[in-house]
Amino acid sequence: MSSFIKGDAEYYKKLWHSASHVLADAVKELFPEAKLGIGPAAKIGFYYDFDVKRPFTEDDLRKIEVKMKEIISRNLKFEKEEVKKSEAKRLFKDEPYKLELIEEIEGQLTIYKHGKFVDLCKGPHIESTSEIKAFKLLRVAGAYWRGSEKNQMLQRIYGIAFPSIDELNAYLKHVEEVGERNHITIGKELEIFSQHEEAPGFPFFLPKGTIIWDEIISFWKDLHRKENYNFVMTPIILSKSLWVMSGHWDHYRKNMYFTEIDDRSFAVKPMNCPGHILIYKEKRRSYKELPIKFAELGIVHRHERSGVLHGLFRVRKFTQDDAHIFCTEEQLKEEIKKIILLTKKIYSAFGFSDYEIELSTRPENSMGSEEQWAQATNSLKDALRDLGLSYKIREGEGAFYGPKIDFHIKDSLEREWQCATIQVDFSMPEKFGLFYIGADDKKHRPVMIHRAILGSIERFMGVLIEHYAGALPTWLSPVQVRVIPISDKNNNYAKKIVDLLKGQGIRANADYGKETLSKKILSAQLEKIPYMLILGDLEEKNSTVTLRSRSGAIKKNLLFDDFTNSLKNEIRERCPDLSIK
RNA sequence: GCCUCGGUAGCAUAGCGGCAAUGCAGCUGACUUGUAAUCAGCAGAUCGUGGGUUCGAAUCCCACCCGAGGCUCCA
Repeated sequence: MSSFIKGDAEYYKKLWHSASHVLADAVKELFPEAKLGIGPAAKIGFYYDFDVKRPFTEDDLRKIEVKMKEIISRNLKFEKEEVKKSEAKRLFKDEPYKLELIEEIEGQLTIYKHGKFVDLCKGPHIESTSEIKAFKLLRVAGAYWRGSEKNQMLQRIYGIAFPSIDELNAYLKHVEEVGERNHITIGKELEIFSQHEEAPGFPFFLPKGTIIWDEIISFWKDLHRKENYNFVMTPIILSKSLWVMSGHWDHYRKNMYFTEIDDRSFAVKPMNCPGHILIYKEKRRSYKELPIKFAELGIVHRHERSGVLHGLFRVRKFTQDDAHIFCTEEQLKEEIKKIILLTKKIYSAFGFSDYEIELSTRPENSMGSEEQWAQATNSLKDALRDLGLSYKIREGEGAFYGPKIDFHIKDSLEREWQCATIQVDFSMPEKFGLFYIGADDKKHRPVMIHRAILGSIERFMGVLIEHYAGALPTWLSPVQVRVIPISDKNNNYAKKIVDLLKGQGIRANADYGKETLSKKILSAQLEKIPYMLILGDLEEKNSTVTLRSRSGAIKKNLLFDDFTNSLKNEIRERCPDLSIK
C-alpha cells in the first residue's frame, strides 16, 4: 500500500485527515441532523463516522462528493485554535459523541476550522482545501462507536484522496486489480474450491484444489522430516473433561462445538495441543529425548460468528500445520530460532520474501503467573534479536496461555496476511502436570511451544491464489502441461506425448477438441496452465514439440527430452517465478 | 453477532408489476485449422427459501437462508 505514497508520508496523512473534515462538512450541509463521530486518516485514505437516522445510499455518496468538490473549490484555510473545555462544550453542544470525547481529554483541547466547519481535532492539517486535487468516496459501512460492539453502530464513509488525478487513477486501478485477484472468484473459475449454502464456513476442495493441497503438504512434510518433527494424528472429537483441564472450557468455550456420545460430553477440537499432550504423557520422558516435536496437519473446528466468514481466509473448519515442541527452558530460545528459520525457508519456496513480524503480549483473560509470562515473552524477544529481525509489539494480543510471534506475509499487492504463529506456553505443561526426568534424576517441568507456519492450509491457499492471481508456480499447478494437437490428424501423436509426460510424473492432458488452435490456446491460457505443447504435422514428422508458455513465449521444434528435463528441474527446484512473467 | 449491498440457466450479467433476455460454457452438424474466441443450429431457469399484497410478482412488502464489503473477533 505504501507504494501509493510518493515522498512525504506525513503529508498524505494530513491530506487524508483534511479530506475527512471536508467530508464531514459536506455531510453536515446536506444532512444537518447527522451527528459526528470521528474522522481520521486510515492506513490508506480516510473515513468519517456519522450517526444518521437512515443509512447513506450510493446516491447520497455521489451527492456528498459534489458538495465536497464545491467546498474544496472555496479554497478554505485550515485554522487551528486552542480552546478551554467549557468553550469546547459550548461549541459542540449538539454533538453528543464529541462531548463524550471532550469529557475524557486531559490537557489542552484544540479545534480546527475551515470555513464555517469546526471539528475537535489535534491535527495537523494541510494549508487549504484546494490542496485536495483528487478524491473519491468509496463505500459506506457500519462501524461501532469507539470500536466496541457494546456501543451504537454508526455509518462510516470511506474515501481516498491524492494530490493529483494521476495518483487517484493509479490507486483506483490497483483496487480493481485486487478485485480481479479475489481468491473466491479465481477459486471458482479455476475449479479449486467451492462453497455451498449447506455448509457455511466449510469450503469444499475440488479435484484441482486437492492437487494443490497435496503438493503443499508433501513439501511441508519433507522439510519437517529433515527438522526431526514426528508426525502424529489425533482425534477430532475428545472428551469435554480434557478441555476443562486445558482451560479451553473457561477461555474458548464460545468458539467450540460440543456433542454427546452415550450420555458423555465431548467437544470438537478447536486446537491440537491437548491431544499432543496426551501423547507426551503416555510414558516417562527423559531429558535426553528433548526437544520432542509432534507435528500434525490438525483439522480444527471453531464456531466463528457468521459475519466474519470469508472465502478461504476465515472459515469454521480448517487445517493447521501445527506442531508442539516440548523442551527445557535452556533449549527454548534455540528452538524458537529454528522455527523462525524454517518459516523463512518455507515462505521463500512459495515466493514470499516480505513479511511483518508482530510480538503479542499478555491479554486480560489469561492464565499463568506474571513471572512465567515475562520469561516466555523474553525468550521470544531474544530469539528475534539474535536473528536480527525487527518486529512490532501488540500489547495484550497474546493467546490465553502464552505470548506469541505472528508472521504477516506481504503478497504481490502489498497486502498482509497473518499465517505463522509461534507461542510459548508455561501454563499448559503445569495444568497437565507434564514432566521429564533430568540428569539429576529429578522431575522437571518442560516448556511447550505451539507453532504453525502456514497457519491454516485453507487460508494459505487463498493467499497463494491472490498472490499469483491464479497462475501458480509449475510445481503447484493442477495441470502442468496442456498438449494441443493442431488438427485431429495429430491426435495420436498428442496422446503419445501425454502418456510419456504422465509416465514421468508430470501432470499433463490434451485438448482433442475440434476447435481452432487459437481457441485451444485461449482456453489453456484461461486455465493458467504453465506450458502448452503445440503439435502439428511438422512436429510429428520431426518427432519434436513446439512449446508455448503462458507468458506467451514460443520455442519451436524442441526436442521432447530437452523440454521434460528442464521442466522436471523447474518442478523439483520449486522455482517460484519462472512461469509467471 | 451488528451495518450496508446482493442472490435470475454451469458461469457472468440485463430485466425491477404484464410472454424471462444476452454472452460464454454445454450438445449436434459443417469446417481440419500454426499461436488469445470459425460458422450454423439445439438444449438449458419452478428468478435463494417460505409467506403476503395484487386480476397478475423475478419485480412491491415481511420473515428466514446464503454470499460480498465493513465493524468487532481471528489461523
